[in-house]
Amino acid sequence: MPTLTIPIYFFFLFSLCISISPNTYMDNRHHHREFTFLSSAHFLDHIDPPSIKEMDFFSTSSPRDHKNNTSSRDTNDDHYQNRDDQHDTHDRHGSPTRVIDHRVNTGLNLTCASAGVTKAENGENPETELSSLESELLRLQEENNKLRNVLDHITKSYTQLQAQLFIALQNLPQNMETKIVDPGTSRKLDVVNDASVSDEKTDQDVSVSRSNNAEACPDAAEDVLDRSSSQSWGSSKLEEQPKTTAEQLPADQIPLRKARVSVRARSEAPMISDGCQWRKYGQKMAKGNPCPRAYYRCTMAVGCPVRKQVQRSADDKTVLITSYEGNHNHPLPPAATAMANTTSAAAAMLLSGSAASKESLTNSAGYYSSTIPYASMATLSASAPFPTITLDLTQNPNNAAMQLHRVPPGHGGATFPLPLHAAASGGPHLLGHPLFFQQKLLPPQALMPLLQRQPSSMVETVSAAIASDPNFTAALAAAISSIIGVPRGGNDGNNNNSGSGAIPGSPQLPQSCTTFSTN
DNA sequence: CGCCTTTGACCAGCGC
DNA sequence: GCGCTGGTCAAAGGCG
Repeated sequence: MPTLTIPIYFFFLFSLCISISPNTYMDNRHHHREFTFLSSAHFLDHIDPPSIKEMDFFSTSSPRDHKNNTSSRDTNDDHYQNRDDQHDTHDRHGSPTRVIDHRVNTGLNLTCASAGVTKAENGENPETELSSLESELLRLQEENNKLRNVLDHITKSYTQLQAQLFIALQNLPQNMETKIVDPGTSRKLDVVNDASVSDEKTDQDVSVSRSNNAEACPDAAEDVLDRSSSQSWGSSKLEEQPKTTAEQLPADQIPLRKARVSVRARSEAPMISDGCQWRKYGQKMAKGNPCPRAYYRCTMAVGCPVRKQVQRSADDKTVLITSYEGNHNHPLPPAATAMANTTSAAAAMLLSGSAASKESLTNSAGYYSSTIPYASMATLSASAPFPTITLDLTQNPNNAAMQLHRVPPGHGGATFPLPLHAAASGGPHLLGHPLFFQQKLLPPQALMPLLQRQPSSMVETVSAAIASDPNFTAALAAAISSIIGVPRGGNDGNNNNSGSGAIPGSPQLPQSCTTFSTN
């Protein structure tokens, strides 16, 4: 899980900006630029100021040589050029009115610095333009420094998360740890241990370690999840253990073998498209529900442990409840990545809080309360055989957005509130595919047309839903402002790998995230 | 022919 | 121990 958190965080930001209305978040090219820094694999190429190319920019650029200007700019910013058609069209056409926009538009109406100035308006001379470009360069350097600070902050949060995870795991009874992990999962514990070791490293080391883990071991990010979820599908292994193993443990420390991420959405379709290929392997009538429950397994790879259940709500048959278990062991198509991230991260959150004790669950709930702004309630319910985190896309935003269901013996029905709110300290961060976790529950009227669109994609649905929620803008603004301290922009549309397809061997890690460094 | 769905059988966990 | 329930298996049949 730790290896997943930072990438997911940025993935969240990227996803947000993909999802959010262009009018609100993507109306400025600097907005693109800054998040391109974050999202691009060239991040490091641009963060070291000033580069040779930048120097060439000054040495060769003629104030009236728009071709050179364009070329130079493209050299520096080519990674976002294509995503900035509006501005670059001017460039490519050699328009003399190309805007040299000094605004730092965050997309959140947090504008600062000087207003845009055009060459035509100024009738500038070479010295003026040179000065202007120099000032812009300085500004960009400052931005880079600020971005570094942001990275430092995030990395520290990541480190803290690792520490908390390690502490939580240490709270596990030793024998339980031994019994849970079969030989095939020993590597997974190593990952956890690596995470703990990395706590002692510098932020830079942490970052590098994270990246290496993600790249060298595509499943590393899921390994912690696999410890429970994948094993859960091989539950027979666990069940082969002496029954006294669980009985000997305090009720609230019994290892949870399964974590389920349930998505409630309104849909008339028999199944919500989530980008994966599923094969139906069973159907049962569940007690208390006149609608049958269908069982699907992922068929995108042999042996993929991911399965899902689809069932209509007994209360409202327009509500389709899709429950996911397990983690994919194969690359995912772009359309499926977000959902996979969501379920994995949700399970991670759930398990990290439930793997140890009730106390740790409470603690983790408190911790996640700082990371999941819109989750509102954790419920200990006897209605679920194993912990289920429900992402409810059907309810009113004033109601519970996400619920934790956990069934420790003897705790059925107990409920404790989780005052989940946007974290001033961390903002929208870390665990979970924030596209879902960070979202505010949208009004049904906003969701209905989206969810009823057929065929529907869950990713598209939620993205559109987020985009349609004006309150989310304010929440995002507050969250980002709290962690960045200065206005920041949105992204360029690093569209969840949609442009380049799934990341081979790293289906759940945004490619860009493997390039982060705190250097 | 291969893939998929359907559906009854089977198994395990759990409560009484 | 028995029955209920959830989950999975696998044979049979449908479909392109």
